[in-house]
Amino acid sequence: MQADNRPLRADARRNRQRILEAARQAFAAEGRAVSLDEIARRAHVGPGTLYRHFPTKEALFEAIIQERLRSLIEQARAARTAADPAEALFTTIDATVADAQAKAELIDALTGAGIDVQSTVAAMTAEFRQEMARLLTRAQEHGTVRRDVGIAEVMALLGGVILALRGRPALPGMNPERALSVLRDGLRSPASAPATFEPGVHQPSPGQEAG
Amino acid sequence: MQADNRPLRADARRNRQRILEAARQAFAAEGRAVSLDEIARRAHVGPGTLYRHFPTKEALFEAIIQERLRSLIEQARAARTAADPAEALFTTIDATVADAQAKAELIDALTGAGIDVQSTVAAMTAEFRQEMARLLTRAQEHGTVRRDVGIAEVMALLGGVILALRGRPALPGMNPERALSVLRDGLRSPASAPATFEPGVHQPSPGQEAG
Amino acid sequence: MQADNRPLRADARRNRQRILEAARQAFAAEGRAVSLDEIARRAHVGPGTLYRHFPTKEALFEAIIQERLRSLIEQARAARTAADPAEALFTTIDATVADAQAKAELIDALTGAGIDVQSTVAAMTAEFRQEMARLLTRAQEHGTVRRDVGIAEVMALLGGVILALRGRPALPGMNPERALSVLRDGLRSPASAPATFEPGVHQPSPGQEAG
Amino acid sequence: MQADNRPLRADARRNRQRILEAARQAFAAEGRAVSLDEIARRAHVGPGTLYRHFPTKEALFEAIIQERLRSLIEQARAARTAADPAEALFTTIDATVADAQAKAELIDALTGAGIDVQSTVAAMTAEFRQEMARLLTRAQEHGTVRRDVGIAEVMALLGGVILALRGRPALPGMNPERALSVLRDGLRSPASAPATFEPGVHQPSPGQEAG
DNA sequence: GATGAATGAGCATTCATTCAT
DNA sequence: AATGAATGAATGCTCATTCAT
Repeated sequence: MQADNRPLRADARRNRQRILEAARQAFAAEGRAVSLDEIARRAHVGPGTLYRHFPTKEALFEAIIQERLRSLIEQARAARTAADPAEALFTTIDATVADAQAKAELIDALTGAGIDVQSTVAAMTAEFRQEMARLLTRAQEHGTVRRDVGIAEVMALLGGVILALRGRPALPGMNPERALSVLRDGLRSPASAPATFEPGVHQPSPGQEAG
Repeated sequence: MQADNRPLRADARRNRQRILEAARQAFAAEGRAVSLDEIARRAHVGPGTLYRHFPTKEALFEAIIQERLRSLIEQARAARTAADPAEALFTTIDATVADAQAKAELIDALTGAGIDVQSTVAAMTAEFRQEMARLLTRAQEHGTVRRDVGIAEVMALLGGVILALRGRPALPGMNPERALSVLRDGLRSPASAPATFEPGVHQPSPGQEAG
Repeated sequence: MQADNRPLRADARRNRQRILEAARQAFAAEGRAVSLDEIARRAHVGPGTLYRHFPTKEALFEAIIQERLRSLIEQARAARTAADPAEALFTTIDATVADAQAKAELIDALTGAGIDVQSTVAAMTAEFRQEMARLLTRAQEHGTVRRDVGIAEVMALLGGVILALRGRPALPGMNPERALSVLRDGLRSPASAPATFEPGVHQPSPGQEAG
Repeated sequence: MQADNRPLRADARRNRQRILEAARQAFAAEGRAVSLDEIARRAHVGPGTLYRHFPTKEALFEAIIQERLRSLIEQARAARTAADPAEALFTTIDATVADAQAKAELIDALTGAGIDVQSTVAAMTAEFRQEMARLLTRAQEHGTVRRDVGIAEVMALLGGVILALRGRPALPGMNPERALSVLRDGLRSPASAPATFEPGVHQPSPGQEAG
């Protein structure tokens, strides 16, 4: 009998890692639609083992999301003390996008696709949101970010950009940096100089341009 | 299945319309996850009939997307002759968002969620994209829209905003207009006055604001 | 589209019968523990077909029980007008035992093993019980059946005898008639002559008798 | 596994007892349907340990049944020397019922639900049966119990009453004493006065009585 | 000898697709 | 041409049994 917090046995830990890794990849590639059997197969593990570690598909999904969200929250929290509030906000947005790119499951989480909202994930998403809200408020008080947008819009646009980055087929010619700069400049106060707009740098998206 | 081009029998045409209407509603409500039986039931039609008109779930899905894209393309094309190029672009963006909001299937299409892309849909998406590119180029030549973004980024952001609007549970306090205004202002040339930024209007998003 | 009460198509009816027959046999042999796949296999039918006809294991189970209970109810109702009330009761008891013998599923139903009680089966069981109660009351008023037992005890004993008959391995030397005669004589009023007790007939159960 | 007869180590013996106790409770509550993991958990023991002591679910089940049967056999054997043979039989019947009530697993055993019968349990059941047969014979020779029933019928009826007592949902209004009195009176010789029939005591079963 | 993790066949159920009527 | 029944592979999950630690 186990007194509840003993560390996992070696093989269990190994399997747990394998499952998580397989799930990470699978969810990243397909979103929450992958079958558990598929994940088990990728992890070289029986479905029962998977079940032992994560009693529900939802549980596994949440575990994956949680690690990701936890790291995003850390970053946001760290940015709270940065000297330039606007830069702090923008940097965190950039980091989030970079992290989430190509991770279908995070998108599913941020956009709430089919999530049972009582979950830990909901709580962590809220926590992330709140950290972001703090950054936003600070930047607004500092005068560098326009005051007429709230955290809801920022998160929506952020989720949107992330999702857009994953469009399959990848939108040809799409440059995440440039997309983000639009978001950043749109958020800036008219007073403050647009830091990211650099007309010279323009490198037109290939294909489909108008004739 | 009909290889030649004989016009459809009257009842066949009626059924096709019913199926499309039912599918439109069903996909709009649930995304591509709805079962074909469900759609057939809503259309008051047997699944066999559905199959006769659309040999694959994908085929039906595409048909729906196509009509929607066709209408968006029309709008974009119409805007091409408008007096103010920037306004033409922005208006079309607004229209797209308005149209797509609450239509889960369009989001699935624009974001490419699980789509086999050899299809007509890909072609029409490209066409839509090209119309938008024309609007963008015109606005950039007119000087009202920054020159360092390409159509790829605009489409990405657009898709993103649309998706964000459908987040379930709906992001609390999210105001589509305000989110779009960020996108618009981010796209504007620094020279041109920001038309949508109205500091006084600010109505903060409820909940989760930083303390 | 079907206006709901059209008769079943020929093949559907045939399959439905095959499924019911297979289920009857399977449930009779194993009780509610048989797997649906097993039943489908016996019926030479895909699991999906089974599902189409009975959306739940419970639904199939209930269908089987219902036909059986319906017939028992008929019998009990018919006996209501018999000349000798005690004989009416006893005869119906006999018939029930004869019908239920070797039908594990009826036992499951009568003993309520794992039944969701809101069901039609519960209602029909109650109806059967009520018919039996009528027979009992009549026999008691007539003076031939002792007045200190209620329908609850009669049904319990009845279910018990039925179950006992199914003991696997079949209890060696067990004679249903003789077991029933004990039940009958136990139910009789002391005044009325025991009709079933016939000392001469005694045929001792083989095996295990004391030495 | 231990092939010789070395006494068990202290902890092994303790674990064995814990497992048996947990299994007793679990089987009593749910019948043979409980999972072994559940039993192991209740016993504060790993499933592997359980397996070491009982190589099969069936083996554990049998062990439980055996202890119960052993005690019933004792009782029957003790009753063999009682002054009044009929009373000895009836008392033992009563005791059996009392013991078995609410012990789902004994019922499963007595009714043979899904049992592979090569087992020790079969032997002990036979032994119990033989003790009961002795009581029956003695009572018949004494003239107080009718001679046309054998031990097979008595055991069948006995198992039946036990099972009836456990009907879930419990048969409403069912009074075990009254049910047993029917069994007793049915067994009595016509000559001997019915000891248990007491017309005045009648307390009708609630519900469902005929109108 | 104890532990609890691993296994994998099995279960009820779903649904895109095919086919008899 | 329409219908709706049939199909069967697949899904998420369970659990008796086996095995590494």
